[in-house]
Amino acid sequence: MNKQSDLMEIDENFYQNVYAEVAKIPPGKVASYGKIAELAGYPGAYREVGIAMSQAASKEPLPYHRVVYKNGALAPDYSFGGPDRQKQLLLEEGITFRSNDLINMEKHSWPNDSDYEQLTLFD
DNA sequence: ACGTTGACTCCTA
DNA sequence: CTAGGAGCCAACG
Repeated sequence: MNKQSDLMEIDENFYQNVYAEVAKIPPGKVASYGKIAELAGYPGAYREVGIAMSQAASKEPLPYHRVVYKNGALAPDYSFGGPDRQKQLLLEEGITFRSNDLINMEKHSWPNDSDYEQLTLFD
């Protein structure tokens, strides 16, 4: 089927779903905490996503550096073992930043409208 | 079982 | 555009 298999059996764990969604973020793209929460089936639990990332940092090999604030800001300095570590990783993937260290979200946010393809054929 | 906590987000100044 | 404060929600003690 297509890509709307989210609404079923999300009853695994919140963290598992979050990790699964984070793993889907392609290189050179980023997703916000809120978007991940939404995709994981828990819209509104964006703060938990942040916690899930901090937990994952020490146990799961996920591209959690691709999860950023909705406004394009990066995670706090005390994470990633250094203030510029995350930025460096993203730069190497081709992510472009604006003047104040904010990611150009219009360009790199994921998923994008074209990623979804609409399957709303009510005609 | 209730209160605290936190890699968030939104709204207002 | 930056800064501060309230609101949110699941995990933990």
